[in-house]
Amino acid sequence: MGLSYVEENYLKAILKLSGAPDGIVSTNAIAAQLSTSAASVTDMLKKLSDKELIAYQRYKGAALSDEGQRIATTLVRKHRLWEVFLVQSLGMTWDEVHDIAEQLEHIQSDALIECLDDFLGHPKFDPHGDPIPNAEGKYTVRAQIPLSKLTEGQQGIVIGVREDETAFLKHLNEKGLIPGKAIKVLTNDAYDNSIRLVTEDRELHLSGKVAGNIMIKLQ
Amino acid sequence: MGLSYVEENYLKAILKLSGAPDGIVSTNAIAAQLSTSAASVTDMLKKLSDKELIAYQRYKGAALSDEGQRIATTLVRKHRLWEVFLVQSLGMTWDEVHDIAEQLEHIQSDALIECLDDFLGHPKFDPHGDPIPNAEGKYTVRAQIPLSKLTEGQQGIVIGVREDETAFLKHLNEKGLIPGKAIKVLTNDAYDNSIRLVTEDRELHLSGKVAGNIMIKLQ
DNA sequence: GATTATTTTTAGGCTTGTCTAAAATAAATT
DNA sequence: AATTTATTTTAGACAAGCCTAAAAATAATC
Repeated sequence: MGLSYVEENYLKAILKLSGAPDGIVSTNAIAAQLSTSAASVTDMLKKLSDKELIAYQRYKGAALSDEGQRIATTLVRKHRLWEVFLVQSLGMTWDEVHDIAEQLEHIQSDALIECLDDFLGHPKFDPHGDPIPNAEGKYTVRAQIPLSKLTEGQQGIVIGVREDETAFLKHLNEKGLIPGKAIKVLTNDAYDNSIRLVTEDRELHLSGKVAGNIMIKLQ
Repeated sequence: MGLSYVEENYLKAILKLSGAPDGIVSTNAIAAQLSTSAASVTDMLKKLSDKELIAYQRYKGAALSDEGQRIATTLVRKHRLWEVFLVQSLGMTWDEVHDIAEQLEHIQSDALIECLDDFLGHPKFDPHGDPIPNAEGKYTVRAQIPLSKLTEGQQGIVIGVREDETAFLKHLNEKGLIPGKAIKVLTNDAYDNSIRLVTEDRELHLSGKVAGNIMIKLQ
């Protein structure tokens, strides 16, 4: 009945990559996302297609079916709820929770996840600022803009990051740029989008690349 | 480096079965415990022996090495801490948490388990009354006696069960025999050890088999 | 002590998920 | 349009963990 750990990870990867309007994802994109070979991906796409979790045509890529989308969204919900728990209840830092949540999201128990959601008070966003789907798969989108788009004098609050890689989060932690932090832009270099900004306790200089990955809610 | 889910389950099974003074466990006993075939067990015993997690001789059974014992005890620690969390924090019932903890115990993160232990306030016993090993593998033994050994007029507190099977726990739940419950024995049948007892809110009759699986702290 | 019964191991095979190398298809370039 | 390049699939193989059936070792019984 249930899916394997590996099958679940494929569905989650396809959901993450399905940005195009038709939601079609290429074999190579999935292989890169999961650090595996294109041949392995082809094998799994056939299997997921047999189970009607994706629509798949040889050489044409794959897209999630309604059921595949539902399962993948549930995984995202579980992942983000666990992240809230790890940070909010256990006091872990946002840069160390991703890999643990990656394991916890595969725990099989509907009752568990609903009890956890109750315990946490039905949070709408995870510690990285990403929205948490509810039990029906719906979620709130929050008005946010990359830091690199802000201009001189604009103020806002850090609400999350675009890519939650551990190394990157650690880097931000060291600079004190954690969710909830208020910032004000001093300069935005027109050439490379590097940013100078101030927070309550320091002044920072960020490369355009880093600034592009930090999401801000304007104030 | 780390062990697989399956390897971990074998170590835990061997620890659970290693009651004899030499700690030697037979192939068939492990097969029964894990509901698998003796042939599969033999394969795995060779593998665990190569990794020096058990001492194993053909036809002679297996015993945990120091390292094997350490790993298995850590699994027990994780399992029982998660059970405390599920019951105490999430409000689940003691009969529904075993299967979930069986999954959670395999989550790989030393930091996580220490944070969880802190969060829970370093509990010494799980919801079934079993002791929780500390980070060094030591645990408190609690003076306890099976209900079937109590005689007329003796009083005590339910502190746990010997076998934590879901069906059995559900049965006890229905009778209100949960940990912390005070009981007083009315009669203990000399022939079959069936017990009549009273709690604050009712009178119960238990078979010798059921009574032998309920552990009591005398008062 | 010889024979039967039980336990354990070996042999061979299956499934899942992975890989590399080669073949097939699609896309891009001239 | 023909050819080159990139992508994707097929073919064949491997490791982990499981199985059944048969053989080997140990234990129990006569």
